[in-house]
Amino acid sequence: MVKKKTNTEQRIVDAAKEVFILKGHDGARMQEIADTASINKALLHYYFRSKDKLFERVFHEVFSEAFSSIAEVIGRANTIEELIEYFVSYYVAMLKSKPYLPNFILHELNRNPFMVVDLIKDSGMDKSFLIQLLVKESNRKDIRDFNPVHIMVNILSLSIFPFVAAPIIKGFIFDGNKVEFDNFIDERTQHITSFINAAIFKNQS
Amino acid sequence: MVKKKTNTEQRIVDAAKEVFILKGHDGARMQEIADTASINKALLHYYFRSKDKLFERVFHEVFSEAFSSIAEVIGRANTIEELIEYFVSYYVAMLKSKPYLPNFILHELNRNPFMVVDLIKDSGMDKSFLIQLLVKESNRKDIRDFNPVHIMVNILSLSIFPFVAAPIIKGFIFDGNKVEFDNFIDERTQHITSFINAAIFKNQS
DNA sequence: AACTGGTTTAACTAAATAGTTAAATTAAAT
DNA sequence: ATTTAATTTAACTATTTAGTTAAACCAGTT
Repeated sequence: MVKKKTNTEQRIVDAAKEVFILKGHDGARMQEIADTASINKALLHYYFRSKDKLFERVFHEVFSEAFSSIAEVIGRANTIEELIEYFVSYYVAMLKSKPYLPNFILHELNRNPFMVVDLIKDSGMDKSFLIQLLVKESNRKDIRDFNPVHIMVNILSLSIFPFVAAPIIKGFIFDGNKVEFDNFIDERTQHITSFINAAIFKNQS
Repeated sequence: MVKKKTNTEQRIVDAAKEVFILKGHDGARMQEIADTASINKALLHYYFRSKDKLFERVFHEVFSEAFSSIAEVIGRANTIEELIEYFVSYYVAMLKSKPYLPNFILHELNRNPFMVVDLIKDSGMDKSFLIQLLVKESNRKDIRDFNPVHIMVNILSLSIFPFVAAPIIKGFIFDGNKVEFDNFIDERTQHITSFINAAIFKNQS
């Protein structure tokens, strides 16, 4: 055979991703991962020596789905308007296609906070650039006097939280109506940007 | 003896709460719960027949910590200003003393979405009252034209998300400095209310 | 044809873990 | 003093699960 390797290996990682996301690290079973990948447990351990090694691989892949492009997206911003627009539109669009990301990462954040924070620090996100931009922009005359750190946390909260709490919003607010919920998510980018802009800019009528 | 029961029973529930919150349902061990409560496993099963029964009890207690008073708090609001102020100040203060609540409930929300949503529906939170208030208020001339559902989700997001992502904010933004983080949380109520007010009210300079 | 490495089969080990059991102990209530 | 219920001790069962092993199989490669 030779070089089905890449194929099978990725099939295992994909299956593991599916199961780990659904059941969490502790709830996931190696047998279920093997079944999902349509292979046997022996081969699973042939590729990944242990559950932890496999989980680590999965986590790194999922993590980079969430953080790989964000540094670059943020780096393009020259004004706070651009920062808000780029950040929100990128994140909401990304989470719309990968809604499992926040819960998976937040769950691991509980199990292993330092590891996750270290990964974020290594992700290339330039904190000082961000702070610098926000501080500079907060001196503009047309902008209200808010603490830039709170503004940053607000942008994150408004973009990410609806996905974290999706089942509640869908179930409680929209009575389980998927169409209405999807519609709500579709409106979200536009709403957040105008909501934040209304908050931070003076004299907008 | 007679009626140390209440005592021991609550000690078990408290220990279980601690362990379940730290390790999650699947990561928690009955032995560790027994150790934490300073009793033995036999007694643990004497009080609670199974892990699931114990977890259910813990979850209901934790859940009502989060949702028991909120209906009443919201019910007192006559205007959107009051709604924002009451809701944010209540929630941020509560989460400051019980920062584990969101992650615990959100984790169970993944394992068991319908159960959690049903509990919320039964919690006495009056959705139609809320909608009614928000819709009525959104007709005010001094208020910008936003979809009330988004406003409600924004209030929730801004209040709750910082606690969900606390390790990231503390670790990444504040470089692990606990004092700065606590200070950030202390500013939060005030910031959120003025941020939201700035967003929804017209002509505020 | 012999070799190689991916793959299967199937039985196995070792450890962890939820839950059980039964007998002994303790201390309060009658 | 006897009874009763809470509690401990300690050994036990049954099950689940991660991980192993060894032999056989299969399909390209040399």
